[in-house]
Amino acid sequence: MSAAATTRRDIPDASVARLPGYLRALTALARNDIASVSSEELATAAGVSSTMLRKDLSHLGSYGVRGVGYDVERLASEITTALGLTQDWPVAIVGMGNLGRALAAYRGFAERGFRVIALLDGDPRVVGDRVAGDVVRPMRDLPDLVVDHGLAIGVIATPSAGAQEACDDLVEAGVRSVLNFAPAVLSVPDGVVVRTVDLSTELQILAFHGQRVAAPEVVA
Amino acid sequence: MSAAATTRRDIPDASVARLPGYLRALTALARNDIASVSSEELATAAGVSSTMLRKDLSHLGSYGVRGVGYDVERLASEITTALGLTQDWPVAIVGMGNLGRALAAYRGFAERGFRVIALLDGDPRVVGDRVAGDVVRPMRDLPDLVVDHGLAIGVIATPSAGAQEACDDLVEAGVRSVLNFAPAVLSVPDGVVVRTVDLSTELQILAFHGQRVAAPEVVA
DNA sequence: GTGACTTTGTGCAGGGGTTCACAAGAACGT
DNA sequence: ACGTTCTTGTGAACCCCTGCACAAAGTCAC
Repeated sequence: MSAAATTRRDIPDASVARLPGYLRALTALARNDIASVSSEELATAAGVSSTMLRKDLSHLGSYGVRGVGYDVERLASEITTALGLTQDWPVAIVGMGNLGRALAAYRGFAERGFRVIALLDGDPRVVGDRVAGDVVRPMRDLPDLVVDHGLAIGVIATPSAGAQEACDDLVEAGVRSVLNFAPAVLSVPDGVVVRTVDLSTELQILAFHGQRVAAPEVVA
Repeated sequence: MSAAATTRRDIPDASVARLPGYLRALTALARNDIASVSSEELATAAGVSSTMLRKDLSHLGSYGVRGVGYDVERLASEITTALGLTQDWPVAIVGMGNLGRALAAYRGFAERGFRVIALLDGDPRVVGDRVAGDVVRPMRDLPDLVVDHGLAIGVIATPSAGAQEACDDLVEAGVRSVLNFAPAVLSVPDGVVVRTVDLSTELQILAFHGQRVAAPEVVA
């Protein structure tokens, strides 16, 4: 049982990044009791081209029926499996500033199998506070969370100055997936995956495109 | 003065997306009174390869000195200009739920020239509330904000059900750059740029990579 | 002034991802 | 049973991006 029960491994990164979008669109269809969907319709709902959708799905296997389309439930199930969402993923949020508190109060996690099992902060003055009904815990609780509760994903919502330290604590405790909201470059050992989401970066990219339209210019 | 005073237009998207990172690293260097930096050092600080950094910068022009490196202040200034950050960018946040309130309280915007000039919500029961010292305004105020205050960027922090409507209101008022935090695909006319940041999507991508290491497998 | 050294800027090759075009396969009407 | 129609799955072309290798250009020591 080494390579049999596993999902396919050769899915391109760009494709993986789009699968959640497809899953979301499929879930919406299922809520409206729609049983079957064509690649064209699903692609429109997910905001991509139908060719790209089909190529992405082909990496998972052939789950469509030619001339008909895709079974909504079936395809949702396949994508769920491919993404590894059949199991629950325990999540811890580090850093109880404005953003951390907002994330702690956000209800959207549980919908998709992500369970926030702990809120932490490195500042002793914050530890013990109640946030969204939970008590804020100290960083030294991390190893136990990994061992006892299978903590797998850490969300960093600290100021950028403390992000690397928080990341190091997570990694040392055994967490191998990190979602970083601090505007900082985190260095981690091989095998640890970090995704950084930075508000300022996004706004600056928008500013670049904004000035392009603000100063229109013809080619010749 | 049509094509002269404008910055270069042929910067690849992938390159533009990295410029904010370079700018952040340069700002940190300037804070430490470092006047000059090599591509190798700056690349490390920004988490990219030195070759890629130099290629990215070459799209802006030749602002380095061979054998020496880059002048920190000068390069920061050039990137600032290229991104269009010499001017202030008025921002409005739509949707005063948990995330919207956290964004409103976030202090990181002003640091980089983004000024939050209004908080809005479509729900009359929320309009008039005080959030982070500002009064929440109704959506119908949008056109005036664009005309009177040059509102250019809209941040959508509504539930996904209301995201498209909020987006339509923004676009109709004249906003052409949108940062969307709702898990939804927004359709907009040509000339409007939307960037979507979705927590669930990010977590699901991490889950995919997490299961890869959870079920290790050798090639042969 | 000259040679050794350092670092930038870039032509070129390689790879990954997207799009195109079309073959393969399934349902349906007659 | 057969042709028409529809839709998926995929080989191939194309394009953008990244990494390599190296020439160009500057500094420094003497």
